[in-house]
Amino acid sequence: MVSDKDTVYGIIRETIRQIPRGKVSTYGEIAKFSGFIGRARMVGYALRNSPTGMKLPWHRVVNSQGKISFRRSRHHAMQKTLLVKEGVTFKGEKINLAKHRWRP
DNA sequence: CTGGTGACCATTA
DNA sequence: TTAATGGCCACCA
Repeated sequence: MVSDKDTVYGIIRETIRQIPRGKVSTYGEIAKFSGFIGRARMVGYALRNSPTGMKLPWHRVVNSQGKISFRRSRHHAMQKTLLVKEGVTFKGEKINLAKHRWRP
């Protein structure tokens, strides 16, 4: 069955799916582009609930500071690796958002 | 219902 | 630069 919330998460995932290779976006921006201003946390929640089979470019979503939102974990290391492999440049722990920020 | 938690954010100190 | 704070809201005990 399909509820309104499923739709909300679906829209968020659709937006994330549009992020091209080598580009990144932030939780707040994704929420905004999806029509949910101020609901950045919902983006994180939607991703957390998305199984790997969803094949979303989850690694292209970082926080507003250009940093990875995971604390020490495999995900943190993997995300950075995947991004670097796509050509995203890091300045220490931060991504150069001015250069890689994506907009729809 | 209440309170705690969280892949967040902007502001303030 | 890091921390604390208040705001946001779905989910869970």
